[in-house]
Amino acid sequence: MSTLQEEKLENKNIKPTAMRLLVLQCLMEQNRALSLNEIEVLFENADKSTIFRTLKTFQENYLVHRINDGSGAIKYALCDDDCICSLKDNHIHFLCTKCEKTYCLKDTPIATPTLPNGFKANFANYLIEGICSTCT
Amino acid sequence: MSTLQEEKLENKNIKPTAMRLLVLQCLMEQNRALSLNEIEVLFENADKSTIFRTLKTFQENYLVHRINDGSGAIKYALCDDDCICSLKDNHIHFLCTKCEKTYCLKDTPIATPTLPNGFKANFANYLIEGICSTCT
DNA sequence: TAAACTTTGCAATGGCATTGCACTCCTTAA
DNA sequence: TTAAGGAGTGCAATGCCATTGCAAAGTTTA
Ligand SMILES: [Mn+2]
Ligand SMILES: [Mn+2]
Ligand SMILES: [Zn+2]
Ligand SMILES: [Zn+2]
Repeated sequence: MSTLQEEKLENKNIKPTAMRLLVLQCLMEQNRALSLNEIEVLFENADKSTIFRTLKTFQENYLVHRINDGSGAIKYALCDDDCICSLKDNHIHFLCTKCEKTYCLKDTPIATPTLPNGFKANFANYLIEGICSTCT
Repeated sequence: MSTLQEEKLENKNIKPTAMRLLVLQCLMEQNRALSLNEIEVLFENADKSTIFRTLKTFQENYLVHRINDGSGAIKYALCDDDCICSLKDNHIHFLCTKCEKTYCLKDTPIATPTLPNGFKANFANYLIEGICSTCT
């Protein structure tokens, strides 16, 4: 009998430690991208570098993706089960300038534009800033 | 008789000091977005905080726009003459992961997607990473 | 010419990501 | 069962970059 978190970790070949289960649970509960700081505050007792390395492990195993939303701190959000963080897994991210929360808009696919001659795309980061639905 | 740089500064209501003329010239010669560090190295003798404040003044007067390309350092690029840095002045930026140079793709407009209900866009930052035409 | 304002240079400060190192915990093989 | 090796964690430091306080230098204005 294993929890949902344990299953998710095993599916991505990550050994389930106490810390990892907690961080994963935290990311699952909040339905948005979280910064290292936000996660640290939610635990209070845990060490920041441990959380950092936890998130690094998650990222290396395609459990989370990093989002640079220009807020100064990198945000982390859960990947879909079948995500391999390739160009086609990319999606738009939305930063609310009022509540500072960042959301994955997974249902809003990125239109990949035609680039000038000789330019080749490997990764896209499409960030939109504005006001989110709860802050309207 | 005034130089091109002086004209540009006056058009944006920026008093043309020696430093400002130099930084502007530098941005005009390099046809791409530059970081504070890159500009500082090009001058060698000038002080970093002075360049920082110069760029801040430029930005406040819509002479340059800031670009967060995820490289860790903010890049600065010249605006078009009629730019007021609004949503429709936004354009795609391209970071070459080989030469680390960032380019404005002003001819590649950003398609603004339809956002979920209640979300309102005020600013967009569409960054594409890949290989540029000279590094191919 | 002197006061007022602007620009510049230098030296902090502060935030965040990242890492070295030692300690603890867990797994494994004799 | 136990000792050795490896993985995970906590703490303290480091490094990079943006930003600011303050005083000196330069410029404008009355
Ligand atoms: Mn996302
Ligand atoms: Mn640009
Ligand atoms: Zn909001
Ligand atoms: Zn290149």
